[in-house]
Amino acid sequence: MPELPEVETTLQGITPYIVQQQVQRIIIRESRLRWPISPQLKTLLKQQTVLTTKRRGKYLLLQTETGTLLIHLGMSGRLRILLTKTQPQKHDHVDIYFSNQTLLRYTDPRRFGALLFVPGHPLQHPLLDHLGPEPFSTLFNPNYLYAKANRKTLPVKQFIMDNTTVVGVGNIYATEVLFLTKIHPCTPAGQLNKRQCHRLVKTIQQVLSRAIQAGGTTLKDFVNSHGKPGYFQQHLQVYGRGGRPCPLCQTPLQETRISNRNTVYCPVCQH
DNA sequence: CGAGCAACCTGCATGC
DNA sequence: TGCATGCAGGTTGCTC
Repeated sequence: MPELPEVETTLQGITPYIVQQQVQRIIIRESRLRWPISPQLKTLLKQQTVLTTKRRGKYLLLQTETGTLLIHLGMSGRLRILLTKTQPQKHDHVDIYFSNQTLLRYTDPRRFGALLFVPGHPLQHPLLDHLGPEPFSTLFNPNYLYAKANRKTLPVKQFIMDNTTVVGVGNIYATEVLFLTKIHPCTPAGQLNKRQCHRLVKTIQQVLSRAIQAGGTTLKDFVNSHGKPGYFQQHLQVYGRGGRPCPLCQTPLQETRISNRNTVYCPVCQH
């Protein structure tokens, strides 16, 4: 489910319900996530008030007086705001009850996600400290990207999906961005010229912000924190459309695997 | 150091 | 209908 737009949509959805609210009760039904949820999580979080909510890459950060709850949704994770009496279903692993009768529920069939409480400043945590710039920050600019790509031989698709290059570009949006910029996904990163880096920065920002505006992309089952789906999938040009005609030139879209991820591109439009 | 890829899981589509 | 296979939105942490 989640790339950056889905995480951002989730953040915006849950924030009004939990900011300034105190955690009253935590129920952990399944602690075997990406990393086992620490037995101390309950103790550390109970009675804490959520002061602010943030996003760093695809991590959600709920900051309290003493630290930060880091939440990652992995491949299939989801957070919803519910009424307190809602019965848990299969894969509803964690419930956090707040003082205003709100229930924040974490659901994750594949259990690739994570929940951990980090005392103190979370940006120094090993999971966050190596991350590259946010796509909408001024640090992410054409000169930066060009310098970062210098002499690298890995395919540009892998390069822009690398969290140390820029955060938040997953498989769907990387595929789309490369189609829109007409760059072949296998192009060695070091061969990108300045103009292409400029287009990449601009297009990454454009695609991500449009996807956020559309409420994210619903593939199988993504719904936001209120149960509404996203609508960006209607704007997808090539992702999931291998073999079908290119929207620009009608040539059949080709499929390949880059770093074990499915990749769709137009062999004529993308160079 | 970088590159490549196995691993963590369940659900679903497909093919026999 | 049942079973095996392969694939899926992410990221870490091995080995080479």
